[in-house]
Amino acid sequence: MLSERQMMILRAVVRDFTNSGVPVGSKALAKQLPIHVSSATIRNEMAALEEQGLIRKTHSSSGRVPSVEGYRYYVDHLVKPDPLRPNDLNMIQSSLGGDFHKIDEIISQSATILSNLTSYTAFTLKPELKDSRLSGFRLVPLGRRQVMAILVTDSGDVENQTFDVTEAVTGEQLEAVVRLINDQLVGLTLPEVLKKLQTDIPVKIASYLQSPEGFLDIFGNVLTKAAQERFYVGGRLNLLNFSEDHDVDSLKSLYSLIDKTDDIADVLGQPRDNISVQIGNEMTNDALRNYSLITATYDVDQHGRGMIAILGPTRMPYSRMIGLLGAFREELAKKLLDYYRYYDE
Amino acid sequence: MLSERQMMILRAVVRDFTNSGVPVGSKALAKQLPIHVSSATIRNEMAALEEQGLIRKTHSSSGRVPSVEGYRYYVDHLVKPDPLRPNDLNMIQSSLGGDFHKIDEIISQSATILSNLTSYTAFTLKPELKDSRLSGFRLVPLGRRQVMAILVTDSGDVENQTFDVTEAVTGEQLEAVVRLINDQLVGLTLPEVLKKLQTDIPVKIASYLQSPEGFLDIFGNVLTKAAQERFYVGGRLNLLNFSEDHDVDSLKSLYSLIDKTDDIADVLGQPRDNISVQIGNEMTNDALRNYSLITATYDVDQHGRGMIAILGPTRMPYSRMIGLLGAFREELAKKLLDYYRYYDE
DNA sequence: TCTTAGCACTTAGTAAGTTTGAGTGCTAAA
DNA sequence: TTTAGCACTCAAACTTACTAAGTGCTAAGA
Repeated sequence: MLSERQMMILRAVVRDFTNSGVPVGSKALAKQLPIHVSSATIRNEMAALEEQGLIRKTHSSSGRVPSVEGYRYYVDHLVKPDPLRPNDLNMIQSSLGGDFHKIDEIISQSATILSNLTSYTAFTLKPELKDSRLSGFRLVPLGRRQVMAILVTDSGDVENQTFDVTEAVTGEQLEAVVRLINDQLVGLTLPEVLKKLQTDIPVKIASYLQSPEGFLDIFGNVLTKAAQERFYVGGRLNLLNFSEDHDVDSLKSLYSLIDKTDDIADVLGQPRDNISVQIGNEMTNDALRNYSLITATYDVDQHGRGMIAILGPTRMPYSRMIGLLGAFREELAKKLLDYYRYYDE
Repeated sequence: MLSERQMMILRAVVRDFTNSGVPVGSKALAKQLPIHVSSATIRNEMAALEEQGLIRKTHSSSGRVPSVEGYRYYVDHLVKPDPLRPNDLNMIQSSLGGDFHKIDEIISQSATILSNLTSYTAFTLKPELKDSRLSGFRLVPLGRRQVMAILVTDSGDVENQTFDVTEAVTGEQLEAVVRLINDQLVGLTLPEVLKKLQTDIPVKIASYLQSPEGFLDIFGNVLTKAAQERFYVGGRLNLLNFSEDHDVDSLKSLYSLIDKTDDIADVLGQPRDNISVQIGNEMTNDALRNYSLITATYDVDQHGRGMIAILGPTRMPYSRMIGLLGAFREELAKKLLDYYRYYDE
């Protein structure tokens, strides 16, 4: 249990260290704190905080820096989200104000905005697809050898892929497959479709075509691609700013993580309610050991829940970041609601 | 004019410095050169080379490093392409040996292979599109509000994009546009199509539809996208290895250059015959000042000419790189010929 | 005329020692 | 419980000295 004064000191240590990057000592604190006590008193309190593992020294006679546990306590008990700066709100609203024609454009733009506002690296994820439903499937022949498969969902997502077809297929065959899929599967959610694809459908399709596997694979491919939660990254290069020592290897492994990961959950963890902060080694992933990740969910009514996140150094102005994410997710939710409302009308 | 011996010394300086990264002195050279002269003699020759601006000292009593002009001379007169290592050939052939279904996959894979072989950053560009011809255009309605436009070229490239259509359009209208385009433009090269699009077509289409502009824009968009020379980059992260000092700003500007440039010509310069080396400040672009770029063209008969390139430090084993690019472009050309032959059959 | 031994000189890099300043913990008195 | 005072610690900055690798130049030899 911390006394009021200890909390005040811990808060000051975190704030100071965040601003300066330099371990903070008792004298500096004594000068700056609102209460009037001597540096010796502060030293005693600091010793108590160190005892509890909330701050630590970098060497035996140095000032103190917050430990991961200290940040944790700060974030859980002491931090108060900063109100959004008027400039930032303007910036958000004008960047999201444009006329977008795809959800993905909004989401990707959001990653850029967030990274610009924070000068960290931002991730955005659109509302979960697991509730969106298949609303159409097409196979379009393109010359003798290629077919394009197009899948549309009721949330307006379009996924497409071109395939080689080994033999000349007739238009009738294509139409038969398309009709089957549209008859049987439209209106179901994507996970339901994926499931049916492994059970009912192969049986049915066999009666339409001699070589059904090819076409099922095609459909399955596009479906999988559509069901994948893709995420957007903004400000990749900002990593170069805030990776304290330019350790090339760890930078590389971080970049590989970001670029080669299909499942964003590996990076961001499972979505939690509200706004959540993960600090340093609290994250399972080794490459993130020296960073902090703030994630926030946003809700777009019946259209599901999405996620935004910021990756920055452990020494991060948490109050500002939390305030920013809190405001941003509301603006984003509003914008998406507008978008859906217009398209569903 | 350089004497034989001066050439020998310049070559040795370049080779030594490339291997070690350390300025090379007269004694080391005297020991290693095939001729038997004293270090004093070498010193005299080196003074002559410095006089001509081919080598320079890093400080008044240091050994010598090649200047940009020195590298230039080396590359123009002294370098001999290394024969390919058997391992490298294996690696190339097995990586290109797979079954590819798109040209772009081959080209993109090539960038990866090249960057792996060199541990530098590689660029690849597919054979120029300006000779490829429009072979088909489709408009596929996807629900009430969206239409997908698909463009196919005779070289097997497929380009697509979805568009919002403001009002409900009838299938007949779409078909009319598609028929017009296919009737009038199929078989022309993409630049020809682009040109016609600005002259003949608007007149003709006016008689089909009341509001032609929308559809022409759509077609124009996809066409432009298809005509764009896109390039692939392999080994982006290798930049982190060979950027000597980790100057964050210059790294950032280099990455922005790579990622945000639409027109590769800004980076690689105009394609030159054969294999060409650009060294340090010979490049117009400031971000490349500390690097060297080796570009090579490759020809795929009537399918046009493509380009591959490697970006590395000025201190680069040019002989090996030139040998490698020379061999790679032949393997790539072969692979592409096979590919086209199969698809044109 | 070219080559070379020899020598005085320059410089970056390394290592070891010194100083400084910001910090600590502890003690004893208020 | 607070605080002044003091002895102590340590990183960082600065000095100093030394070494190793190089240079240019001169004068003698081939």
